[in-house]
Amino acid sequence: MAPMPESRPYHHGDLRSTLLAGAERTLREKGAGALSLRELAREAGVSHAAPGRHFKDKQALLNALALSGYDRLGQALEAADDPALPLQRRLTALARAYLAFSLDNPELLELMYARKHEPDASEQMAAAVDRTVGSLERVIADAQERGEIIAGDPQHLTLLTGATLQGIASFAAGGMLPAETALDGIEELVHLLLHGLKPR
Amino acid sequence: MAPMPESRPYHHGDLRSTLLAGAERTLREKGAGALSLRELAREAGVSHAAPGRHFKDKQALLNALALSGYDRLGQALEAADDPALPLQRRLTALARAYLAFSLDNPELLELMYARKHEPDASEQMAAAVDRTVGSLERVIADAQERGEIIAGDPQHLTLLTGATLQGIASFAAGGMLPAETALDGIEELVHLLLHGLKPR
DNA sequence: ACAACAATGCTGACAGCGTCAACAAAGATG
DNA sequence: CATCTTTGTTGACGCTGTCAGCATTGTTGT
Repeated sequence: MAPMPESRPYHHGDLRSTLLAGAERTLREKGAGALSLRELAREAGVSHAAPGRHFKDKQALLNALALSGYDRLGQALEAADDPALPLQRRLTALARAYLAFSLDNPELLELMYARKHEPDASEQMAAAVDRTVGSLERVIADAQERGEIIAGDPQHLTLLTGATLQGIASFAAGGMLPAETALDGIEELVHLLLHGLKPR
Repeated sequence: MAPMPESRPYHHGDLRSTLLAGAERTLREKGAGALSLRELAREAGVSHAAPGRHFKDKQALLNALALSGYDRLGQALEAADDPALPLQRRLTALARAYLAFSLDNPELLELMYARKHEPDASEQMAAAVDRTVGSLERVIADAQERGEIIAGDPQHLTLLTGATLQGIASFAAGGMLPAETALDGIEELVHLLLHGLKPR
């Protein structure tokens, strides 16, 4: 337990990433409200004002966090999308990936969606969102071309699908729907989405 | 502009409601992050610690705010539900009411859904949620009895429908979907929900 | 009527926070 | 090797939520 003077080099070397990593850990463990720049600085072994060099604002840190969230979500979705699959299974895989991400990172997801697009950095953010939605849009568009899905503005259809996913994910992440129930129900959910509520 | 000593009675008389009202105004105008107990106290013309008598915590105030949100949302939904309407129009009316509320109170909605169910006051909260979801569940159940909707666990179906609504509302409230577009698209959205994405 | 009590206010203090300005060390550049 | 830039440090400021102790008012039981 010796303090271990440690004689850190004056320059941390990788403070920015360290801060982001710490922030994400705190976010996951204690929620967004418990995030403090000073605390992060302490954990990184650096003075209380050091974070200011890398993030002008607390908000700037949160933005960066959200951005990296979109990045990882986008990757997860792209990795989960297999264009060779038949429509229903393809959609199911995508939905499962989205839900899994939401359950793994509920606080991060909240951060990502709570974004009030203040003009700064909104550009990157918008691009990230587009990329995230891209996977879904591609599936819809493909299916439409093959006639597996009704005609209509693909953006509208993507919106409906995305909204449903987002809704379920938000329910599950918020705890008003047990994780297992949500995951188990995915198949049925996609089926309903495709076939509708009315009897055929 | 005289300070007008005003000689307020020592007891404010209705501080609790005044605080809640002020909080909601701030919430609507400047967002949840800008909410400060001390500022609210100043606006109400009381000392900085007075709010503590009515809300043990800042969180307690937020909970109360969310609770009243559920109340009003529930009322709006119940008022919008006309059991005499045919299914599709009935659902559309409900969806429109939900969306309208979300667009009117985006920050409040965020608060309501960001609820981490800490054991305290979660009881009231859960009841409020149930009441809110009730309207929707009733529509689904009614339609099922009449055979206008496929069989299956009504809770599942309600969940799908509710999730879709919540998703759209969250998109719209978050600004990634213009309000007008969302409102105009409701009819189509309900249609898609009922008939599914696949061609018939 | 009045004493006791509960409810609701006030003041003052505390630690923690984000942010800024002024200064210092280390790297990078020419 | 001198100079400039980047990235640290320290110290201060005003703000916040919360608490303890005290004051005033309203209510209740006798």
